[in-house]
Amino acid sequence: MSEQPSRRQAKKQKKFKPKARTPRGLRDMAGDELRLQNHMIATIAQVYESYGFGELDTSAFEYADALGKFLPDDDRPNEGVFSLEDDDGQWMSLRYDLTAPLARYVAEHYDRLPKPLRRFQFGPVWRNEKPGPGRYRQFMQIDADTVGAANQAADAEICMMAADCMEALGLERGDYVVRINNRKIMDGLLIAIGLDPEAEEYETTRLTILRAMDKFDRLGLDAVKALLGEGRKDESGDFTKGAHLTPAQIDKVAQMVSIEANDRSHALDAMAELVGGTEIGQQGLAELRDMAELFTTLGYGEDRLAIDPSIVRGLGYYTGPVYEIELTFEARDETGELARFGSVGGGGRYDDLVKRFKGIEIPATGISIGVSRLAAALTLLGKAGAAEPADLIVVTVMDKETRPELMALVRDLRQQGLRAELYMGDSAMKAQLRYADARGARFVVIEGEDERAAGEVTIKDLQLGKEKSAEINDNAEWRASEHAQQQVPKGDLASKLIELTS
RNA sequence: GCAGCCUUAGCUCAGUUGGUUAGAGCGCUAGAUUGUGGAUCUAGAGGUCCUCCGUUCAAUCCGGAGAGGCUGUACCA
Repeated sequence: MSEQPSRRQAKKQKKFKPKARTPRGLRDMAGDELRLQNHMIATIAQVYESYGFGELDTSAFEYADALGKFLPDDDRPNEGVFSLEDDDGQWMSLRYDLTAPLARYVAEHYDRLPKPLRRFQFGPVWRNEKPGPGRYRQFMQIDADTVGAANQAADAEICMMAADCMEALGLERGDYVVRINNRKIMDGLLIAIGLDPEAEEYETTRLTILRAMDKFDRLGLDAVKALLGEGRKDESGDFTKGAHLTPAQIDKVAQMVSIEANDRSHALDAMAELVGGTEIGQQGLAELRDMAELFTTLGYGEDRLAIDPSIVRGLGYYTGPVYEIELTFEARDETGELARFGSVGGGGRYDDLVKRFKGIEIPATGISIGVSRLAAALTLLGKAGAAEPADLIVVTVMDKETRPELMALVRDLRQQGLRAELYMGDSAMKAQLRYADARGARFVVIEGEDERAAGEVTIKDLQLGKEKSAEINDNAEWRASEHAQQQVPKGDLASKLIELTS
């Protein structure tokens, strides 16, 4: 280093203040938003519990090999996951969903668990990918799974429970729909159009086709056709390569995604024609028919549970029925933009997941609901009715020597069932009022010299005062006004507050 | 991941043809108006001008690289 540090160096040495900010794609949650999230979790958990599911909590970290990766064509292995190396050299990763930890848990404790196992779990999951508006790298999921049941009653039950959850949260019938498909039908379709499952490039082609079908909802039929053929160029000029199917093959796949989903039996018939006589396709159809029959028997209509051949639901590990919960209403957000919410959760049957650990096939089916997006939707719908906490009472401190007595006063208020706190700062009266206002307090209790001499306290109603102040422009008038307050004998404070609160 | 645009105070933004001490509004903190949230007045705090490297006597400004943000797209277990 030179004798005379440059200005840049001098500047650099001056301060080393860290910048206070949340990491990219992560966020803090407080107040109404947090209360809503807790309320939603409690509501959904109650539905899950009423179906007999029992709660499980697992660690945020899992060994990386236990989480595994499920996309065979993934050209970026191990991306999307937060990982770190433990001091024993083993790699651990933050869970990216709650299903992989469940598979590990089942495999680890298989012998002592009741089968079928019905467990629900909620908690944050982490994904190391590009965040976007309303899309974070940590978010809350709440899952329910049945492990060890191979029949379609287990799948059907989960779909019906998903519908029940939406209504428990206050959504009206028609504001949501659970769309259901079956992986086996799609595999049957691919065989029916002449693809060879033994061919080397089959997996890649299959994924490309499934991805294309998945986009039907968002991009429409023409885009799907382009993606099935040569590929598609989007508005930014970016090119997505296609599946290179023949026009005849494209036509069949297009027919499949275009099937109207309004009527379950018609949808099933139309699907049956397209999968032809393929064994796997027939199997998938039979499974869907079983489910549809249960829906009808139990009175779950087409408006709540629909068969939809364009549902693909991820690509990794699903082996049978797949389903997605979709919000069907539109609403305007703060900026007046039309917001569509689309999928808020989904799931399906994954019969191979535990096999990775145990070597034996253990059938499983389950659902995952994303709490954050649902919360945003409920807020815009005005259905975010999480219970408000009780009215807050802030007791101000006029003379610091009286603090012990005032603490006893707020303790007495609390013992009477009121929500009360003593101002814990050291600032003057005005700041204490501002504090109460910022906290959203309903009442302020003041005991100054005058009151103490009279054995009284002043109760100030901040809500009332705010309404009054709207009509006052002049400062003198403001000062002369009563400030929406009253004086009561100190002994009557609790009962008076209870009276005012109710 | 790819493409385009962007980055100066907590927020919204000025500004410097490269030159001593970088500004406004709002917000925040405190004081005044008898001991009361609004209004008014006064004062104050708050800045690595995104980061690093280079060019220069001198860089917030010019050049290069990188990071972060926004939008679209891809991926989404």
